[in-house]
Amino acid sequence: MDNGPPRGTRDLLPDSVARREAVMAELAGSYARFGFRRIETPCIEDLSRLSWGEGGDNEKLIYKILRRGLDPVVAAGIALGDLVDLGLRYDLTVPLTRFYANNAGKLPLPFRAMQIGPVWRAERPQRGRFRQFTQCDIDTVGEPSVLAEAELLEATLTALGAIGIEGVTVRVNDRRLLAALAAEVGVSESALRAFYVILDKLDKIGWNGVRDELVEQGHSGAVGGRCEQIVSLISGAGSPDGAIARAADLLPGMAESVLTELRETFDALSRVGAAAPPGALTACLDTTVVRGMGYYTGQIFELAHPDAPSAIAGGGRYDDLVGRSLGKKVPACGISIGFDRVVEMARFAPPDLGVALLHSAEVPRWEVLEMARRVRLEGDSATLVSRRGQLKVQLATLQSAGYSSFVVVEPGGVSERRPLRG
RNA sequence: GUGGUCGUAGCUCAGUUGGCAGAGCGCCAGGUUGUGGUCCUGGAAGUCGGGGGUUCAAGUCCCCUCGGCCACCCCA
Repeated sequence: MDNGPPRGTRDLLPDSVARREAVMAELAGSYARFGFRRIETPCIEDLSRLSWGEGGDNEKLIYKILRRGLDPVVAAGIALGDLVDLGLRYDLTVPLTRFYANNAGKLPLPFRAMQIGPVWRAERPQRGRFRQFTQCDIDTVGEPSVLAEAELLEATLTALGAIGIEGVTVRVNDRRLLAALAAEVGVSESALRAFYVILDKLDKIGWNGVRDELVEQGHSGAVGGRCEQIVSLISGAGSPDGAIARAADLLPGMAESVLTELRETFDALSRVGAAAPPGALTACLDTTVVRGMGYYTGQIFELAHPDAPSAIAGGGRYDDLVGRSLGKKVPACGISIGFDRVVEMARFAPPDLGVALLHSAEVPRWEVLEMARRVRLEGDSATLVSRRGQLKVQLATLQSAGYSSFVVVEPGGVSERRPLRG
């Protein structure tokens, strides 16, 4: 009998949970100091809300839930839509927009939300990639200016710093810049999505691969070449400001406001970097950052770290998403930390398990319980441990398990409470 | 969803052309020690991921299936 959890999910042992809780508390504490308030939404949502047509692939990844009360045997030819009506959320952003639309009247403007919770995607699992995983999300709803982006990035970098993660690279791009690039090289509106996906793969397949795939998609050979020319010139500028200046020259179709906002974001990042330890933060304009979710409308971000194989955080502006639920356009922006990807990288002090009360079987049980009670009344943790084997071996085991002190209770009496030391 | 690769004790892994299921560590017991990982002796423990097939005989060969890892796809 296989007692393992379902594929792509994990059991978490006490030490893992202790680490996760401690890291989570640090992140949440950091976010709270920026004014983000924690909310919770259900794990399930109406399927129609989760699969509103954005990205056919994403819909396939949703875990769908059968309607209640179906007959044990369903008729042949019945449509899937008649069998399922709910689904497990695949991110925290879509539920947030429903939450906001439902509660807008009780929320301040702008509303800064923090969410920490599990999401599900029915992907093929790999290391660092699960079917159930945890996101740490912060979002600002109702702030149209780039103040939201600057604040979200600073909060995320501060939170990562609080758990000891430094040397982060912030890759910034803008969906409007991407659209201007596509227009400039002659990619039609309908081919936009596929064009973005190919561009996103540049760091994996190189320019040769990008050109090949563009041709495969039916673009002329000139598209790839022109694309490479523009992207290389921008990324070769050496500084974000230089990159923005070149982007302005090369992509005349882009609105001035896009450039201004990018400058503001980089200015904010450089100020954050100046206040942080040297090397803790680098930022660049990377015109190949795309982000998978289709709902982004403005600046988009991906945070990379040399120790992480893939992005540790990502996000961006999604000004049209709340409007789908609320019926009235409300600007919004958010960033999500991939909790499962940063938790192992985080600085972590194991919790103190307190006092181990080593008792032999000869000691009356009530006496041991009484002792433990007294320890707990003093505010410490106490755990009853049966005395067995060699004392020195048992003490060493307890020490490495996380206990900080011990008491030996024997029929002859009770020892002093002594510290366990390495 | 597609392709590759692996799956033997709690853990890390050996296991030859198919021929009695193994080691180290850990765990348990006893001795030594007697308030800090000593040493010695002994012990428990595996339907060899699961199912089917070939064979006198399968951990080993074949098929299916489940799971891990890797590359796609996509993403945090």
